[in-house]
Amino acid sequence: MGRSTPCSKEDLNRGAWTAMEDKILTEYIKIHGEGKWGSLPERAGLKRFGKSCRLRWLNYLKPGIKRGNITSDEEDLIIRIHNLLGNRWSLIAGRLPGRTDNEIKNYWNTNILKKIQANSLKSNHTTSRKPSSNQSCALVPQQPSYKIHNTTTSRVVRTKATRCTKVVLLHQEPQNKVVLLGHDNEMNGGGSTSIDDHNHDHDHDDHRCSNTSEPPVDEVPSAVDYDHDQCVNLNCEQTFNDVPDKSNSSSQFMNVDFGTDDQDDFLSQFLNIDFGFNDDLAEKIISSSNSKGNSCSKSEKENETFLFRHDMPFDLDVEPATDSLIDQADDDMDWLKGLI
DNA sequence: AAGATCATCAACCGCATTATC
DNA sequence: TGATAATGCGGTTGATGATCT
Repeated sequence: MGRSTPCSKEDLNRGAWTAMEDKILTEYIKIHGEGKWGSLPERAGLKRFGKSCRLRWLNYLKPGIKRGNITSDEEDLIIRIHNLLGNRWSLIAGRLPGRTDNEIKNYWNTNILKKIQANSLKSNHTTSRKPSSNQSCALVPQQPSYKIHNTTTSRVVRTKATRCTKVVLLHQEPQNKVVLLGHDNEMNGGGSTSIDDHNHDHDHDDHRCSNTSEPPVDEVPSAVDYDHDQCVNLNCEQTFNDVPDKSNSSSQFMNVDFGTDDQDDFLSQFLNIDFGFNDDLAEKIISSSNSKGNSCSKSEKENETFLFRHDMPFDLDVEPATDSLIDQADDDMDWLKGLI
């Protein structure tokens, strides 16, 4: 595949950006807009890779970017979404307005992961026996399953690097199933279960899905490395259903069943908030939301509910929606309190 | 006070997908 | 249809400041 390369690496600045470079880039983009990153450095007079310019803009210079001070609510959401999606930082960031994938990734690796590992060590140390389901609800902190777990007892489902451009809710049976639509389905299933393996798997990727071939029958498309017992605790033992109809084209979609309880309803709804709308879609969503009290929108042409799209412009103030969902989630966040 | 170690995070790198010709 | 350019993503690296010995 093509990869942009500079004429001479030696001519390019590397490392930290200077205030002057930031100013040049900001002013240039204000005038000419984003895009054409490959030629931007030359046009703007910057001695940087186009990719570097893009990263600098998206992560630091773009208006609306929040830096630091990740709140406990945001942290809660990161954990919850990561529990479902794995290291899909851009998707996670997309649910947290103003946050970037890079920041969330760094925050995860430097803060959350440690808490989880410490918690896991503590729980492993104090409880070597497996609690009954009743006990688990009452005594065991309900936490995501990021702990390094035994390969024989956990189920790992992961996807190939695929981009999903939208998510739909099927109106047919099975209910409460969210389908990520995409362009290809090079999804990997089963296999390694450790988070370490997960982190080193370059084949898992973002919200890109495939529609060119069918996933193997025994592969459950997802990127979530989850511990079955913990999932029982979370009442989402049905989280990852097998592809319902493997002979149908719908089997090429990423199917995620968030279960039926309130917690998963919340997460399903939150994950499907679109933080950038085109006008038509926004109208549909808003009208649907008004009538149903949620953010789902039913497509008129297809019997599907389009919930978010990868390529939508990010031009709406969505903090109220996020805040409202955070409030809504407060009541079912107890499992996190044992974790943090 | 100084060197060693640790923690953080901005930036880089490689690779994948999509767009365009 | 294939080649190439453009873009995006996630993992990793390295610079820097903080803390420890």
